Amino acid sequence: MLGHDGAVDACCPGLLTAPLDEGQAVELAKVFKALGDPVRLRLLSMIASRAGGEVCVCDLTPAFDLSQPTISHHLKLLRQAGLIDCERRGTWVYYWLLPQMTDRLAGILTRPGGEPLPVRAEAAGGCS
Amino acid sequence: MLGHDGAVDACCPGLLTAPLDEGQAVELAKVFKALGDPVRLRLLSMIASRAGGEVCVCDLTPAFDLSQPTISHHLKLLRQAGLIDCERRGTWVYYWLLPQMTDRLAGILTRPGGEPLPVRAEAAGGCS
DNA sequence: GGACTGCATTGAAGTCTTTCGATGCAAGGT
DNA sequence: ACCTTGCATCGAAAGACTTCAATGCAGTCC
Repeated sequence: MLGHDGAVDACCPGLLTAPLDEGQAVELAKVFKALGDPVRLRLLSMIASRAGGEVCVCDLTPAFDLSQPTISHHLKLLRQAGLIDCERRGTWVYYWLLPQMTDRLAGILTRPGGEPLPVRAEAAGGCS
Repeated sequence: MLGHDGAVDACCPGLLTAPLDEGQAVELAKVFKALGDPVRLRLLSMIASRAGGEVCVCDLTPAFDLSQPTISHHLKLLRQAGLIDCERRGTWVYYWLLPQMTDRLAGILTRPGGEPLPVRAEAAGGCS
């Protein structure tokens, strides 16, 4: 029940268990980079937390003090990262979360053992 | 069993369950941005996966085709993001993972329901 | 003390990001 | 057919990031 790689994610060793090779690091970094912006994080959370599972762009754009092209650009980056997808329906475009990617990231950031890793609190001032 | 904030993380609503406010998004984005670089991801994984829990900088630097100041800079960013910490011991400096932060991220990226979110695979071509 | 090693900091060059106004294109209404 | 609305794309400008050589500082060894 604990000494195997499990069904969590066959493709990704786990980041915290073994050193990432160059290729894996480049791939993963693209996704984390997409999450590394406050506007994109808010967009993603607005899309992911929507009751029906999808959001119209017309509901996203007015929630920010940013121009419409800027929001469109951020949505494109989230889509290229594999975090969301979209579809045009008549006049409007709807976005929804791709939970495969967030699940994968959550797995990658999860330690195998759960809690039992030594948490060091001393030397909190840094080392310079 | 479902209409409460839960014990997962008192500080962070969850990203996928409710829209993030500006302040939370800015805070979170700093951490994800730190992870949004292949070199830093590899550094983090080398530190986190180390048996003894800590790594000497002298073991990290030669693993990259980058100058020593560049590695030092990336380590500083990871430390400022709260992902690692370090301590000087004699001549050498040792770094270790702060699992609180990766645990927090994993929790933030984990959906409350687990699997039962509708996964849409159609319209995979995009919407432009 | 003086020389040496390990690592952090500084300052500068090149590149990538974020943002905008302007424009283009698709769909709906008159 | 024309005009209007919703959203994507196209440059361009400002700022942030990555990287390096040069330098500084702490600790060790002679």
